[in-house]
Amino acid sequence: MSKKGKVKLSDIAKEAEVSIALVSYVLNNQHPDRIKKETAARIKKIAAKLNYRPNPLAKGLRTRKSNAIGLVLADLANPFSAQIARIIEDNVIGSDYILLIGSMDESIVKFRKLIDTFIGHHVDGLIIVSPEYSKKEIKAIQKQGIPYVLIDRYFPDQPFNFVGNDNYFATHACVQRLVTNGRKSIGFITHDTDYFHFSERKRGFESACREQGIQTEGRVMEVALSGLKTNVKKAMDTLLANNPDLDAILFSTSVLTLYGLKYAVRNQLNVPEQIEFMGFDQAEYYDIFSSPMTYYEQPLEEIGKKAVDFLMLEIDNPGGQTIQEIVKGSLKEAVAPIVR
Amino acid sequence: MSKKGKVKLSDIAKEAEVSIALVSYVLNNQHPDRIKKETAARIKKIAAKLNYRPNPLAKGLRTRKSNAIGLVLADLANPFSAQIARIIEDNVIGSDYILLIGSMDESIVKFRKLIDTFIGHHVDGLIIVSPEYSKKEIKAIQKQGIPYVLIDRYFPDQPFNFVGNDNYFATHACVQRLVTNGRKSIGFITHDTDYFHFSERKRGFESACREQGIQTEGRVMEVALSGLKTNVKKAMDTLLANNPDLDAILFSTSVLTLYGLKYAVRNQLNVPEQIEFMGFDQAEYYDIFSSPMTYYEQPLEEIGKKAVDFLMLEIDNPGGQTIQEIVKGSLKEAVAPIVR
DNA sequence: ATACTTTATTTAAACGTTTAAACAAAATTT
DNA sequence: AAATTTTGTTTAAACGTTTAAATAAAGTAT
Repeated sequence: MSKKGKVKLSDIAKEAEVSIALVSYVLNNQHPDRIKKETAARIKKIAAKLNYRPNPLAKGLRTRKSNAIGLVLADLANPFSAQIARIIEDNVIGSDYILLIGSMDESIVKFRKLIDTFIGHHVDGLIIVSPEYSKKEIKAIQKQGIPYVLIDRYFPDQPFNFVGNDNYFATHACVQRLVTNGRKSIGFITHDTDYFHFSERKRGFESACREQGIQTEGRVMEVALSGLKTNVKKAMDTLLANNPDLDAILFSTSVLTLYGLKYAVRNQLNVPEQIEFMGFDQAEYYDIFSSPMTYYEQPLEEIGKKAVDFLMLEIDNPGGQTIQEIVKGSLKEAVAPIVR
Repeated sequence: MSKKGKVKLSDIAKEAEVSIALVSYVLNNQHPDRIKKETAARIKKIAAKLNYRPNPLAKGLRTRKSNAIGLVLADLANPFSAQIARIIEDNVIGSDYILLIGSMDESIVKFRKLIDTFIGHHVDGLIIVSPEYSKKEIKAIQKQGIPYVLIDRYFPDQPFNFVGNDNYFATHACVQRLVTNGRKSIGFITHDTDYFHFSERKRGFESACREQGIQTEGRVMEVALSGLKTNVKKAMDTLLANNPDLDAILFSTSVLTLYGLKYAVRNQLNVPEQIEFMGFDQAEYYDIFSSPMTYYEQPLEEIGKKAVDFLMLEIDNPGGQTIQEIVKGSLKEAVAPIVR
C-alpha cells in the first residue's frame, strides 16, 4: 500500500547519497557492468524499503511510452466483446501494462474519437475491433507507426496486422455437421453488412451447401444490425413461410442465435425434431433452451493471446513483420437434454 | 486524424509569435480578462488549424492530473460487470476522461495490485467494486485523498462513498410478489459469503417471509462462490429433497438464476406450475426459458450515472461530502409465453 | 513631468524521469 | 612517471506542460 507522499528518485538518491541518475540507471538495469555491485544493491534495497513506484507520467513524457494499451471494442455490454476484453486484460496485465477500453458501437465517428483519445493519451499500442468502412482510419494508424492489431474484423485486401477467426471454415463446418445430422434444407440467418467476416460466413455457408448439393436460394436471410428484435422475427417469419421443408437454421452470431431461440420459444417451433438450430459463439444460456444445441466456438483465448503477444513484440521492436493469423475454432455441443 | 509529428505549444507559439505561456493561458482560458481578445482569437485559430492536442503526460506531470479514471470490477467477463462497465464508460467518456478497467476476481491480492497500478498511473479517481475483507484497502485509498466511489458492494459501518442497490428492499419485494402470486413455501438460493450486500438480500428474504408468516428454516441455501456448477446442483437437490411442498425459488444473483434454470431443464422441474422461479438482475436469456419469469432489476443506469457524477464532483472539489446512495430497482416480467 | 495603475505579455522554474556526455579516480600500459 | 584505459559516478539537458512572478508598455492621476 503506497504511502501518502509519493517517493521519487530524488528521495532514494538522497538516502543512498548518490545522484539521481545513478538511481535511475540501477533501477532500470542500465549499464549494469559499469556500476559497482554494492552501490547497486544498496540503491535497490532503499528503493524497495521506500516502496518506490516510478511516476508513469514523468517516465512516459521522457521516453514517449505510456505503458498503456488501448482496446477498441464494438460494445462492452455485448458478451462477445466482454469475453474478448477479459482475455486481453489477463494477457496484458501480466506485462505491467494498463488497459484502456472503449466501445465504438459500430460507429465510425465514435471510432475516430476513441482512436484519437487513445493516441492522445500516448498508448503504446492498440487492439482494435474495427467498424465498417474504417480502412482509411486503420491506414492512418499504420502510417503513424503506432503498434496495432486488428481482431475479429478484417480487410482482405489490406496488409493490416490481424488475428481472427476463420469464418469461412466456421460456417462451412457447421453446414457439414448439419448434413451429417441428416438435415437437407438449411436456412442461414446473418447480417446485412459489408463486413468481410460476415461475407466470409456467408461464403462458407453457400459453398458448403453447394458441395453438398443443397439449395441456398431464398434461405439466406440478411437482417440489419440494428432493430434486431423485430428484424429477426421478420426474417424468421419469411424464412419459414417460404421454405416449408426447412429442417435446420444456422445463425451467424450469438445474438442472432439468442433471438432465434426466443422466436422458437414464442412460436413453439419443434426444435430440434423438425428444425435443428445451430449457433455461433459460445453462450452460457444455450443449455437452458429446451433442447441441446450444437454451436461453433471461436478460439477466443487464442485470438486474445496471439493479439497481445504480437502487439508486445511490435511495441518492443516496431516495424517488424506484418502478422495475419486466421485461427480455427470448433463445434461444440450444449449439454441440455431433450425435455419432453 | 492526427498528423505525424505531434504539434505542441511551442509550435503554436512560434506561428503566433508569442510566448508558450501565453498560448497555454489562452488555450486553458486562464486570465481571460488580462489577454487581448485579438491575440487570444489568433492563438485559438492557429491551435485549431494545427489540430493541437495537449500531451496528457506533460500536462498530468505538471498538474498531477491524468484525466483517467480507474474502474475495478469483479470480472469483466461476467455480464453484470460488463453492463455496469459499459454504463460507466458512457458517463465517463463524455467528460473527456479515459477509463482504465481491471478485474479483481474476488481476490484481495489482485485487488491490491490493481489499485496499486491505477494509483501508480495517477488516476484522478476510482470506481470500485470491492472484494470481501477489503475495508482496510478502501480506508487507505480514502486516507490518501484519492476520489473514489464504491458501487455494488459496501460496508455498512464505514463512512465510505457508495452508490448501490437496496438489497434488503429487493428480496423483500420479491417475496411479497411471490406471495401475491399465491406461493406459500419459498426457497432462497444465495451465496455463502460475508459480503454485506448478500447478507442484506438474506435479511430481506427472511424478514419478508416472517411478515407473511412463512417459514424459512431449511429453505435458505448458501452456496460457495466458486464451483458453482456442482454446488448449485447440490443445493437444489437438498432444497427440493427437504421441502417437498416447495412452490417457489428465489435466486440471489443472475448467475445463480442461470444455474437454477439449467437445473430445471435438466431435471424436468414443472416450472412455473409447481415451482415458480424468480431471478435477480436482468438477463437477456430469461425469456428463452420455457416459461415466463419475474426478476428483480437493479437500477444499473442510475447507479453508474450517480457514481460518475459524484466522482467528478469529488475530483473537482476534493474532500467534499461523503455520499451514500441506496437506490431501488423494480420487478420485471420476462416475456416468454408458456409453451405446452 | 512624475508617479502610480492597468493591461498585455514574457521569463523561468517546476513536475519526475531518462540519458548522452563529462568527469574523476583508480588501474593499466608505455 | 607519464600516458592511456577502465571503472564508477555526476552533470545537465530534455520531454511538454503550467503558473507564479517579473516586466514592459500604455494609460491615468498628480
